[in-house]
Amino acid sequence: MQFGLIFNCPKKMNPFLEYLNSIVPVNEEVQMAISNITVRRELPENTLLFKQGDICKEFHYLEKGIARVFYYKDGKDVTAWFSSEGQIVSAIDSLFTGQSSFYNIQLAENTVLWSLQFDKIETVFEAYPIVERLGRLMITQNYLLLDERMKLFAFCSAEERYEKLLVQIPDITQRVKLGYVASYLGISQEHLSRIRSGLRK
Amino acid sequence: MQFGLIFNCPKKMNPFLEYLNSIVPVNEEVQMAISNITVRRELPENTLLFKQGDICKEFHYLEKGIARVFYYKDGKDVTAWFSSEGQIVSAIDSLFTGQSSFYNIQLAENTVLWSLQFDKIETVFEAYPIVERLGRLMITQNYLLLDERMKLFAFCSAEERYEKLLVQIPDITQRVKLGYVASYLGISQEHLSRIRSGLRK
DNA sequence: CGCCGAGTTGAACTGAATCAAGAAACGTGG
DNA sequence: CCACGTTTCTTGATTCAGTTCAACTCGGCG
Repeated sequence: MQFGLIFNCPKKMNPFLEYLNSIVPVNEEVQMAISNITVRRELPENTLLFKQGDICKEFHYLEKGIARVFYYKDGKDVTAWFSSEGQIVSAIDSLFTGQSSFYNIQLAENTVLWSLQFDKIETVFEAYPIVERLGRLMITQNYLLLDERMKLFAFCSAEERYEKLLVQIPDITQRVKLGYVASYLGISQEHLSRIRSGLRK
Repeated sequence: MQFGLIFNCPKKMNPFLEYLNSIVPVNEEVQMAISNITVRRELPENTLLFKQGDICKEFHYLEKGIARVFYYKDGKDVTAWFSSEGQIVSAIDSLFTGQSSFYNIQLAENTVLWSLQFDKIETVFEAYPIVERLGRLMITQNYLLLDERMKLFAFCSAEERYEKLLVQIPDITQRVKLGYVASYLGISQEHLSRIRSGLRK
């Protein structure tokens, strides 16, 4: 116990580097190179981190808080994705193509995040091939998440989709508005409300 | 005209290399390395290229024909993806994770394809970082395709989804059974049949 | 010719959307 | 600290897209 305290207290690692390391272990030198192009930021609820139509040149690791990726469909706000603590968020359609993005990103809580400029990481890609691999594995991970979500739509009823979301982010309905959750699930807010009142019994 | 014939006939480039080059131009040496681990195959209609539960270690470029990625949901055959000429097909969930796959792959026509063993390409990744980038861009391309499909489900009615599929593969209903197309669109065969008879008028 | 698989059509049913109204929660100024 | 307006959530009634089950048609083929 005492030892635990001694070892844990003084050095607080950049949690974004920890995240990267969990994907591909990288050596000290590369860690330094990445650390140098990483910025920690604390941002308040409702910050619009990224706006539709812009070209996205950075991605973010969430240390704390929750981000919502959304777009407008016939003027209505539709949620495409939630990212919470320990996850990455970005306008990935733009980031990896250089085209303007379809998505907005909004912070749904006071948030602590680590941002990484993509044009700077490109230079690290050149210098350290291992980082190229990191990019490949990151996009792969995102692909698999999207694949899961696709299967969920193909397979499951609205109620099942809601239940699976609750497994991922149990307190989601306390953290973001119900309408945002509903559009993420692909259903109307009224229907989600009814599902919830059904589950309560 | 005469010149066209003269130049086109004798040298037929590996079209899979052309495809790779369109993603990232690679030099002769790397082309050779890839060419050495690529196999051309002609396979008949209904070949089961890959079976659910197996671990997928290769991917395929389709020179001719059409492949169908599918799974079983409550014993019923459900199409997850169609790939046709000029596209890649693989059990991508397994290929990039090493886990067993959820998907089957079936050839819906007599098909010419170029197959590439993934464990062999890994060694090329080590030797040539550019190929690592190729992998990253390929998975990125697939991510964006899946993103499109996801949007289609979130956005569009069954009829709109069918119309957009017809833009991609206009003769799809002549090439595969109607039920396969229906499950890809996430609707019943009967409903697709009704949509089609509606469009005819 | 008769069968068989694929596609179509009809009728009843269901999950979920929409529209409309009411209840709760929330924030702000007095 | 309460009264008010605003926003969010719930509930009810109606409508609609799409499903299911069952019967029928059509074309190919042994």
